[in-house]
Amino acid sequence: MDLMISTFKALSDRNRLRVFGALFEYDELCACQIIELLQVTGATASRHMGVLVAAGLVKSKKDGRWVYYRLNRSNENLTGMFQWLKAGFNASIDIEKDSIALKEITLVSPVDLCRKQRGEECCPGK
Amino acid sequence: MDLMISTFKALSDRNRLRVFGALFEYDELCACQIIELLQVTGATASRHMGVLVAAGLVKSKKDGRWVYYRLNRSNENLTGMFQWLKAGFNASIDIEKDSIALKEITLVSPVDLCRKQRGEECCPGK
DNA sequence: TGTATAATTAGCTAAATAACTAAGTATTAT
DNA sequence: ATAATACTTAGTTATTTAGCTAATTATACA
Repeated sequence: MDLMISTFKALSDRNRLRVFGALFEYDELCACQIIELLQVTGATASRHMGVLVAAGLVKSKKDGRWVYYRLNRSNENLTGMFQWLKAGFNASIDIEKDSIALKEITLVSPVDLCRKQRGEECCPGK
Repeated sequence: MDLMISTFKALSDRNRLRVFGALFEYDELCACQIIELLQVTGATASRHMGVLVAAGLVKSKKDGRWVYYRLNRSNENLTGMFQWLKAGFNASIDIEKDSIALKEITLVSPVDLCRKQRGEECCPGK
């Protein structure tokens, strides 16, 4: 039952649900893209992702300094939950708004996104 | 999305999950039976049931001084969630323990159960 | 080798929540 | 009518949690 509780706890936060919706759409996102989507500090985003990973809902992959996240589709017990979530997201206006924001976010590379996040010009010359 | 969040929040508490498991098995339970199962005060049980009802997961029916609860199976959006929960409960040792306790609890009538709860002998003469 | 940087961890604060006791409400029984 | 009773609501306290800033870790680059 602890597993069920941690699953529900992980999913009962708005920002974490938004990340989940984004990962349904984009398959893989890096930490800086999640920061940009949620408009929170890196620390906050990191902690949220930690909760999702600890609950086994999301997988993380480290690549140098970068960390990429994707849904953990290998856990069979979760497929039913994933379906239920996806159906819910399809009827969600919040997710729709995020979807529009994500189009912008994924337009530039993570490198340029991080540059922007630390206050530098994104793409000098443009 | 608020609806999803309230659903997850309602289900991310151990005691509420236990009630849910019990309602899968017993279809209908009165407040005093839930109090007995959870071993909490009436006030605490009442608030937990309030959360489940507010989230649309459970229906309550008042009959005189008594209140009966059952799962809200009329909401189609929840059937997937209910299935997922049921599968989870089937593999849960906690629910198994509750199941044994519930056998005892439902053996006596709610009237006798309440008598016991206020410290009187349950069935004088027995 | 030292500096910059992406992400995480530690420590703090404010808000949410689960538990309790006590008071209140609605219904039944005497 | 009065008392008892099944449940709910109000008010309090302790715990959890989401957010922040600051410090730390691990990696890349000059």
